Amino acid sequence: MRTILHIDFNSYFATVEQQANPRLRGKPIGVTGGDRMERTVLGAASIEAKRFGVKTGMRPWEAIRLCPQIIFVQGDSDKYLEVTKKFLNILKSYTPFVEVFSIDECFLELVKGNPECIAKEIKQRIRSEIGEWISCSIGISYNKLMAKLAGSLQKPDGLIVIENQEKAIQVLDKIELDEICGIGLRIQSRLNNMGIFNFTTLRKVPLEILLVSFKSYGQTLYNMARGIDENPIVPFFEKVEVKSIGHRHTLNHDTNDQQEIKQIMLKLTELIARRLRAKKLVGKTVSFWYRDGVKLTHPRGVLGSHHTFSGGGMQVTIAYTNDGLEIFHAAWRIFQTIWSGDKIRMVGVSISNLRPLVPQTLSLLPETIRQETILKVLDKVNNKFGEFTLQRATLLKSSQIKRIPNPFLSDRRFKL
DNA sequence: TCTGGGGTCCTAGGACCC
DNA sequence: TCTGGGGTCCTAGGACCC
Repeated sequence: MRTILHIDFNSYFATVEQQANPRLRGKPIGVTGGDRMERTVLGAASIEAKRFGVKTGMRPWEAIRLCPQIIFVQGDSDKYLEVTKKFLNILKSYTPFVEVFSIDECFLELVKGNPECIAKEIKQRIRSEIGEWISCSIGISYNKLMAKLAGSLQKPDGLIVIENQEKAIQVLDKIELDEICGIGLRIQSRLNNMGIFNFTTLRKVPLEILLVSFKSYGQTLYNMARGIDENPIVPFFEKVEVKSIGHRHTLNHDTNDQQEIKQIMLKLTELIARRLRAKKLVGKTVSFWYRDGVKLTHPRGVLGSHHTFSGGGMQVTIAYTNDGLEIFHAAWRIFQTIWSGDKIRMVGVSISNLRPLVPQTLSLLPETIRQETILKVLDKVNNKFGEFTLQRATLLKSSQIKRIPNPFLSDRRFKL
C-alpha cells in the first residue's frame, strides 16, 4: 500500500500577504485578481475574512456586504511563486516523489518514515523556515484521491489520516458528491438527475450504467465511490513542463474599438512569446477567444466553466513559433473571422502544441538570425528592468493593462 | 455593483496519408 | 466497379481544477 500526503495551504495568497506585511495580520483581507473592483473576484480571503462568510471567487462588493472592514490587497503571483519554491524545497528533503498540483498544493509519496510524524514536522518547518503565518492542511491516505479528501476535511492547519479503504468508504458516506476532486457542478447535477445524491447510492449503480451515461468517466466515478484511485504521483523531475501557455484580460470597460482590442492582444501575445522563449519552447496552435458584454442566459453555477461564455473562440495551427507578432497575427485573423461586432468584455489568447526549441542549423538565413537577435535583446532588457521596459513600437499607445504579473520578476512592493 | 486568470484532460468528426 | 484498415493531425467543445 502506498503512503500519499496531500499538502494544501490555507488561504494561501492571503496568508502570504499577511506574512509579508505585519499590518495585515489578524485582519480580514481579500486578495483581488484584477485592478478594477467592479470587474474582479477574490483570489483568496484570509481566515479572519472567512469568519464573516467571505469566500474565494466572490466579487468584492459581496465581500464588503458581509464584512465592511475588509481590506483588499492586489494579488502578486510572483510573490506567491517565491514562497511555493521555498516550501517545495522543504518537501523535497523528505522524498523525491513530490508532485506539484498547483501553486499551493502538492502530493508526496513517502517511501520511509512515520507519515504522521513527518506531516507534523513539515508543518513545523514551514512555520519556522517560511513564516509563522503560513499554515497548511495535510491529508494522509493510500492514494491521491483520498489524501486530497482527507486534507479538505479539517481546515485550517488540519491533519487527517484515512488509513484504508474501509475508513475511506465511511468518510465518503458522510460527504456530498461534489466534495471530491473530479465531481463538479455538471457531473453532480447529471448524477442527481439519475437519482444519485450521495456515494452510498452511487456505489450501488452498476458499472455498465455509469459507462453508458459518462463514457470512460463512468469508470472513474465507479472507483471514486469505492475510494479507489490508482493514479501515480508524477514527480517534478518527470513532469512535462507545460502543455499550453496563455493569457486573458478583462477590459476596464466593454469596447468595440478595434484599435483598443488590438493593443491588448499585442500585449497578451508578447507576454506569451516571452514565456515561450524563457522556457525555450515553440508552439504551433494559437487559440483566441473573447467574451462580449451580453449576459449569460443561464444562471451562475449551471454554466460554471470559463469555456462557456457568451462570445466566441477558435483555434488555428501555424508554423512553430515563439514570436509574439506571429502569434498576434494568427489571433487577429481569428478575431476578424469570428467577432460579431458586439462590445467586448474580455479577450484571451493561448498557444498549445508546444515542443522544445532545437537549434536549427539548417535555417541560418540572415533574416532569421536578425529576428532572433532582436528577440534575445528584448527579453534580456525586460527581464532585467521589468515588464514592457522595451517593447515593439506598436505597443506604445496602450495604457489598458496596468499590471500583468511578470512570470520572472519578483515584485515585493506592497500595495498598501 | 453581476463573474479574474492560469491551466489540464477527454471526445468526436473530418481531412489526409499509406 | 468505389472499397479495407491503420494511423496522424486538426478543430470544436465539454468538464474539471486551483
